Amino acid sequence: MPLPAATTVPMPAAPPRVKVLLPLPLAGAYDYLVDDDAPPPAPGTVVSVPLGPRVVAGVVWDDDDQGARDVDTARLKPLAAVHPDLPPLDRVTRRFVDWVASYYLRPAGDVLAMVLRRYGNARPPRPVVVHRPTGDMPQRMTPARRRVLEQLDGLPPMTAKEIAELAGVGEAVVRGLVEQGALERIERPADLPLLPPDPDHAPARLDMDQRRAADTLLPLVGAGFATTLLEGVTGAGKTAVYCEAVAEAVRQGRQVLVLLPEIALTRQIMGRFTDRFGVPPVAWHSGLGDRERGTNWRAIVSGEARIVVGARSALFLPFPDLGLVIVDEEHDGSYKQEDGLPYHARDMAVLRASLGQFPAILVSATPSLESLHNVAEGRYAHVTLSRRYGTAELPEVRLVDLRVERPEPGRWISPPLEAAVRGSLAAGEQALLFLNRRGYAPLTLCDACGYRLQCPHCTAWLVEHRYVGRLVCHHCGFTRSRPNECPSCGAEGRMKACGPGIERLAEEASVLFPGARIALMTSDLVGGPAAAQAIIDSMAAGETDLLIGTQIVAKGHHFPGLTTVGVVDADLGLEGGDLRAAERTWQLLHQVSGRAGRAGRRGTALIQTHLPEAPVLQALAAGDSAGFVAAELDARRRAGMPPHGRLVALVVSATDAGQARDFARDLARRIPPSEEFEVLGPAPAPIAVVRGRHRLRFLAISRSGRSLRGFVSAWLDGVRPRGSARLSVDVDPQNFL
DNA sequence: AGCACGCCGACT
DNA sequence: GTCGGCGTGCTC
Repeated sequence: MPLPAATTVPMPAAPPRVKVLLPLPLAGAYDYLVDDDAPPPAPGTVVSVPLGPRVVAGVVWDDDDQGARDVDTARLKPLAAVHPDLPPLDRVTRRFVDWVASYYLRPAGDVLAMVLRRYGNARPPRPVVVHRPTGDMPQRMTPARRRVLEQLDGLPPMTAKEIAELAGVGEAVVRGLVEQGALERIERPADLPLLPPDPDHAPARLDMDQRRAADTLLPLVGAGFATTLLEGVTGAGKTAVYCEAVAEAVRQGRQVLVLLPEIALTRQIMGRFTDRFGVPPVAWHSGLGDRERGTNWRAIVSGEARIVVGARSALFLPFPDLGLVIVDEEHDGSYKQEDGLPYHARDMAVLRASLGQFPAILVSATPSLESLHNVAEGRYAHVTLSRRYGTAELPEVRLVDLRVERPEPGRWISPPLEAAVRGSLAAGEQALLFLNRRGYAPLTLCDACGYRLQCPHCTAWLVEHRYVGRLVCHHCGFTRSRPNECPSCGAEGRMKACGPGIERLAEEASVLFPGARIALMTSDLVGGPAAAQAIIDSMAAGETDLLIGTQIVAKGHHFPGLTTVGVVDADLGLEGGDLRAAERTWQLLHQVSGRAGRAGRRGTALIQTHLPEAPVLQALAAGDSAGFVAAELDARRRAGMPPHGRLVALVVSATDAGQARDFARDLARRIPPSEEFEVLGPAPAPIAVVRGRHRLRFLAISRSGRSLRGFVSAWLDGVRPRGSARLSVDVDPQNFL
């Protein structure tokens, strides 16, 4: 049958084009011409394109607006190259990039840059050279040569470096054996095949409570998107429970991502997974070496890696078949990336799960109020583990009123805390003191004239670090030596350290508890993560009697001999009027308290405070978590603050105070009128000057909880900072600096 | 992000 | 008279 004539008249064929997203802060994807005869590269394909005078790599993006062809064909350039050998970005990853960009009001290219950052690892490196015994003996045998050959017996071929390390000889010995024909050099692919995890390798014995929790999680795997909050006190066996969900995803042949807030935790979790599944999971964090990172990247992106344990950046890897994401310690503040593109890995994990139609499990002993709110609103399911595994009891929490139980002047450990620590040490048990203040003293002043040593670039005091012998600004890193004479009045020897830092607390402890083996643990420890791990190990092994640390000690470590925990200053988090202060204090204290007496003995947590009547501390002392959460959620709702309301913080900064003010005024004039949304500011940011930049802050508030996205993007449309002025936009700000 | 274009200070 | 500073703007 002849077709109607109109449909047979061909329209003048528009030259075929594709959209290409580039890893640059451009407004959107750009159009490029493709060959007429070849099929156009599919969305997700990695390509190279000309951009101005250079060629850059990008990804073919989905052409969702077929009609919108705003760029004139005459201006289009053809693709420079297509890279079918490079792993393409799957649809879920592409949608994820679009959503993250839209949520955080950033160009999609900035998000793509995070996904593409490790694409340099795509091509496997050249094979490594390994050595295998030939069976021949060298013409001249030496003790070193004999040791190498004996050690190598029965082991797989290794590199010269590995052999040298194993046998305790130099690499020259290995070379000598090769020359003499006793070893032969063979090539081995850089990436060895991974053994698949066995979901039934060593299933944990679950108690009834854990079984019930696992039975709730298991059917979710493979059944589409759902978010579940798994809550249970420290030691309740949350890991064993979520491992059952991991096992189920592995059975179904899907990839699993387990997110952890920091690298220090990966090691012990890797161990747990190795025990459970027979092989170690694949790690992804900033501490990996180049070679290992490359190998792991290829395993993840090819889909060979089934279980990945990683830090927040792992969320942006192009997993081809992700089927479950777990966010352990979901309340932890370090999931919020603060610099570069600020994003919250917990929230983005849930987003990725919803786009990929797979479950997300958030895990914590002290869930964030955001997650508890989502539970209350019915968006998340809630699974709780109430009982402790085994026989250990929760610690007794005692508040020490510092107004009554005063430490001696210049000291910070009160008599009750001193007595409790002494008691533990005398019984051969361990104690832990927590103070979230790095350095020796937070302030140095001249007691002749009152002059205080301040950072020249920031509105902040210089913190004395006595171990390194410098005064340091914690905001910009500025350092100077400790002056003997006052820079203001010239008085000699009158500079006095004020207030406690962790180093000073350690000094006090060594006076109070002579003979105790004391270890100091801070985030800025010289020696890095390895040194920190050594301290943790020493504490866990009972080789340390008293551990003194900042935030870093409160992160889920297991210390069987620990019976006394002292929180030296619980008021630190309550001051400052910051939104999450009460919540953070609650989580921190709960977490720290959870350290005491995990195995067997009942522990004690002593909390030093000037405000023992604060509801947070009262609830904690009473062990009333539910009461605290209900009161805090109610207070936040009445104030229109998160998690009921929403916030976007905008910080204007410039090297010149006038420029910052002018730009802020310009922004203030542009605030769109709105019944629903409110903008506070411009006000000087809490730290008004950082790194020599003057800062002013706006806070956009949605008390109803409706998204501020449209409002803020309309506000900022067409805004361009002038001169040294910069604008940073922080959606869902966590800290208010 | 790069890279070019463009308009004001010290140099072969 | 030129070289070069980085402010401004563009890249399909």
